[in-house]
Amino acid sequence: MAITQRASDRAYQTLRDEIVEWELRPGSVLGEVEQATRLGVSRTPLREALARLMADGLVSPQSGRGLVVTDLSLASIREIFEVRQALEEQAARLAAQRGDTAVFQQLESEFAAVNELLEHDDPARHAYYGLVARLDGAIDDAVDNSYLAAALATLRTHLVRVRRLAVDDPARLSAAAAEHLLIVQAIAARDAELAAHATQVHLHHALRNIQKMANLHSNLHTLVGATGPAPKGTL
Amino acid sequence: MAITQRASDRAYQTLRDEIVEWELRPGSVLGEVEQATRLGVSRTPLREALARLMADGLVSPQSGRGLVVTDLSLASIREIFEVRQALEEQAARLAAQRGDTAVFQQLESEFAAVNELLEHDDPARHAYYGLVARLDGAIDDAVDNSYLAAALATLRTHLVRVRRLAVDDPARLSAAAAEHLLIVQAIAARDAELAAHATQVHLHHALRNIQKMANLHSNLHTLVGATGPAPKGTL
DNA sequence: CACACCGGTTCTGTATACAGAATGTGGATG
DNA sequence: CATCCACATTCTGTATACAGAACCGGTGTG
Repeated sequence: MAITQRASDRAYQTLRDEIVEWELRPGSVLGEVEQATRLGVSRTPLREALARLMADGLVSPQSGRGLVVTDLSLASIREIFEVRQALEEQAARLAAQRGDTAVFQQLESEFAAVNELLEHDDPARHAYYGLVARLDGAIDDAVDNSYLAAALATLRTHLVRVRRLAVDDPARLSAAAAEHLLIVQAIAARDAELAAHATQVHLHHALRNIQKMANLHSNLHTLVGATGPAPKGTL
Repeated sequence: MAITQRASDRAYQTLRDEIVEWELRPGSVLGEVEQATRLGVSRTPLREALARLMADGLVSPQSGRGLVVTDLSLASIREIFEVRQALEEQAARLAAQRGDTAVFQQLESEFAAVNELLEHDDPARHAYYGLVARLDGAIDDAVDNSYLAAALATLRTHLVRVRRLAVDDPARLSAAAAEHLLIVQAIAARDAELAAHATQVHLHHALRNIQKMANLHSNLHTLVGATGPAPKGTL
């Protein structure tokens, strides 16, 4: 809760949110002067923001001049999930070994009662995703590994982008909650291997659901390329 | 092979090398004007370089004003290896599934003959580490996952820093080469699970060797805190 | 003698000005 | 009519100037 946020931070967060929320679509060219005037900052802090976005992998340098918003194809989603499998399995395993049992028992009861959350007609599912975010935070705290936490943080940014692309249906959310419940139970019971395996199961289903929805839309091209400014990228 | 490198790139690479090579020691305060004048660039590109170093986790903001070179304690080395176990196991597994067999058979023969490399009295072991780097590159190419490659790249930066801290003894290098040989053989044979397990074995021994050497030096504090400008960090 | 306040100094954060390079367009020529 | 060259526009990369804030020293007072 910074009292006065720096202009570069504001520019970074704004651009990051706009990219993650698909307001800036893949292939959009981010000119420095253009974005600087739009966001009301000078070019210097804006360049710093763009550098951070590049480090996150949300924008990438176009041939020669200009940065463009990174593409997010089904293939890159698969790539993200391959990293996610590795990191979240390790995180779950370590959390089971090191976590505070009480914290995860509390989360366990909340995930057991998650159907009440899902019944409330909250189109964005804020309550549910908030609970998942608290689970992620609890795992990060339990693992106590800044390198792992940093890698997971950048990964989660991309995952929010994926989530905004393919909204989960209620049936999937209910199933996902059950999978999360098993993960939390395993961590609370300090069963590292079960936690690792349950995480793999969850990620398997999550990716399969995304691929299924992509097939429903024939392909992601039509889904994400429907409207908006001309995407000059490969997507 | 950029024809003309940008000043920010030169500043970044120089600072990164100096940190990795322990010329800039943990706790060193990096003032903007000081480093800018020293490297012969203006503050603007230097700030960009510092931002990238921060994203890499090589420097971190000190309380309020100033950036300091990140600490590298035995605990943080263990953290790095926890991430490395997750990412390199996954990389080895995927490389075994997707790799070009011929490429890894070639590397296999080179690792089988690695003792000749180690006999040459090259104190820095450039030939050996070059071979390992080529193995890493071959795995990256085979995996064909930009997110995983990016995560491994930042991790390897920290690992070079660790390597410069604790020079491997010949016995360890010979053993490590044998472990690498098994990994390459497994990938060439498309045995994903063996490649994953062999990677775990290698990382286990590598970390144990570092911990053993750290104990020999009583603790890392005395090892890295022996000379140089006053480290104001916790190390 | 200790603590607090105040001034000076230095640093970060931001804006702007300038130079070099690349791109795109228009016209001229084959 | 197509192609190539030249010019102009625009953008990135860099330097520098300026403002606000934080730290350090000294000094005064309790």
